[in-house]
Amino acid sequence: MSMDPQELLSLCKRRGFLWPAYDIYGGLAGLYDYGPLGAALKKNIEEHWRALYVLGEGFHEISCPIVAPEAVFKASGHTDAFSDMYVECTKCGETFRADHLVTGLHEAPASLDEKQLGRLLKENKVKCPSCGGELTDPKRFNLMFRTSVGAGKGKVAYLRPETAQGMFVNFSQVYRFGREKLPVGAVQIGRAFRNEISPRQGLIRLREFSQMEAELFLHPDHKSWPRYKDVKGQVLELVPNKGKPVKMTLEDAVKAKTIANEALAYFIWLTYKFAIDVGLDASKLRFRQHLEKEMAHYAADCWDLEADIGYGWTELVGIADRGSYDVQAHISHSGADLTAFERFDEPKEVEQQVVRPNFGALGPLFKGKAKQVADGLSKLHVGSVAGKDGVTVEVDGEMCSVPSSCYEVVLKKEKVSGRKLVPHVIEPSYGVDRILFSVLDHAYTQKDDYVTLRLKGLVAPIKAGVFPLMARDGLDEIAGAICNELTKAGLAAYYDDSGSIGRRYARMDEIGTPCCITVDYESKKDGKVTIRERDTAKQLRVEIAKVPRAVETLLSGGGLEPVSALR
RNA sequence: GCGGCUGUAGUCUAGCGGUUAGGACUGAAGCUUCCCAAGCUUCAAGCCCGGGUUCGAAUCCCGGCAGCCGCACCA
Repeated sequence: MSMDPQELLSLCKRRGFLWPAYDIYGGLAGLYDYGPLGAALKKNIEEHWRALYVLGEGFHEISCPIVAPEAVFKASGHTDAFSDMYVECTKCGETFRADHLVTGLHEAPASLDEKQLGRLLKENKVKCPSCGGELTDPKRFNLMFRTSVGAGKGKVAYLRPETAQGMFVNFSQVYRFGREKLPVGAVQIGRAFRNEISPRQGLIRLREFSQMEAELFLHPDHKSWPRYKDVKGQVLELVPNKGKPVKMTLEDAVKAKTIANEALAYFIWLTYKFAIDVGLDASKLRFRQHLEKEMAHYAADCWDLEADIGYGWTELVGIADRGSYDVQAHISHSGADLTAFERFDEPKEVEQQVVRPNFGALGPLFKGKAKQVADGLSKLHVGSVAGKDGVTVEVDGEMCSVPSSCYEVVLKKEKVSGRKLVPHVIEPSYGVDRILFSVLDHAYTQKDDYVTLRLKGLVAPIKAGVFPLMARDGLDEIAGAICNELTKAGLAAYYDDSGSIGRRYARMDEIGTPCCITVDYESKKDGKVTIRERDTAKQLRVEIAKVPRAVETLLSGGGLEPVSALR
């Protein structure tokens, strides 16, 4: 536990990072507005993520709709949550699947709605299996927001509960765009929605939130990434689901099977780099492997980046090897061919024995059904035909006896130049709002009553404060001009001439502005201004013309030393 | 969703059936050659919403909403 989250939330509200949404109407739990500083911070975090994944790793960024038809979530398994109805014991509080309690009392419990289930439970006087207490009426958990598209009854649709599905369903497009090579990656930054039962803890559990997700599609036998070799010697602290926390290199972790494969290891590393870059405190971060029971049944491996913040250890990022589950699910449900083609080094001649129907004999015998019988014959294994006088083939539920004169077993030669394969997926999934809140939490420092947000230059919403020591005698004009120059250089600057100079510094410190520029009476004589570094309160005189470069230098880290070396 | 606690300016808070609802910080305007929330003057801003009890409610009761803490949930 690092600090009281309420204090941080107060600051956020006071200074324009965050506001409870729709506050004048009493608000709505689980929704927050980002104020100007919060929106800027969020943008900076997202921008850096984009720089790493899109520019750095060559992932393809796409942007899919938030509303999606029901079929998508039937395939993904998300609608399964709707069929789960729960009852709670009024005495001991334990919860049970309602359909499980009526097994044996009804032929198809899963088909019942909550009223029918409730009646069935009452009629049969079903009590709590563990303590015998009274049960509540069945309730369904509905974690997706449901809506309908179009007029009248419309078509059932949902707000996406994650951005990932948009990338899975677009695999073929992304694959083709990437010139039909594996691995290929897609990313998406966007909003997702979950109708949480009880959202709490500020930005940690929202009903509408932002995700940055990447889907890396890989060859199932080659789960690596080109840059793995550059980072494999890096050491990370890992909390595996078996044994004690360990400090080891990525290479050792993969060799020891602590991390399932090289690609997963690489993106764990990239996640760590991202976290440090945006200013999270390394001593308050850990990678925790999902427990066996926590992991989805199809997942080969899954690691969470957790941060220690005021609420305790909190999941910020999940990095999972999802195998072929998602893509395969969409293949099965949609019938689309979401496969990659693996070309063999040399085309192979494949010889195969197949059953070939003899239409000359089938036609007169089966007339209109001949085609269907032939199809059935083609599907038979050679082994089930060999040495028999005839076989039976099912046509429209009817068994037809087919004499051996109607088919023959032949050797078929085929040239095969490759094979289709369903890609495996490694999914790094980042919760933007949680990351943003953790960045603030880790940046928050307090000395007596003086609060400083030690935000890194990369993410700070405002890069520099610019003040005239006095708002007169032309100092204000010089300061205004400097402010303009900074803005022109793409650096968000904030002009302030109200109150004492100390108060103005304090204002900037509290919102994490990395440096301040002060114009004083000397400036008019020597053309220099004071640049002050937030975290040390140290100052340096620099020429006005060099201010934008000085600020840039300071933002890139390393303090005032490199600034004084500027020429 | 259940149970407990809570709700007063932007923030923190005083109030305990009758107050012009008080303060601190912040904010705004101004004075002050002002480099670390200095000082002074002036100003702005509040009882979560809706019912009820009462001559009278920020205060008591009920409902809603929101927040916190536990339980459950977190696909």
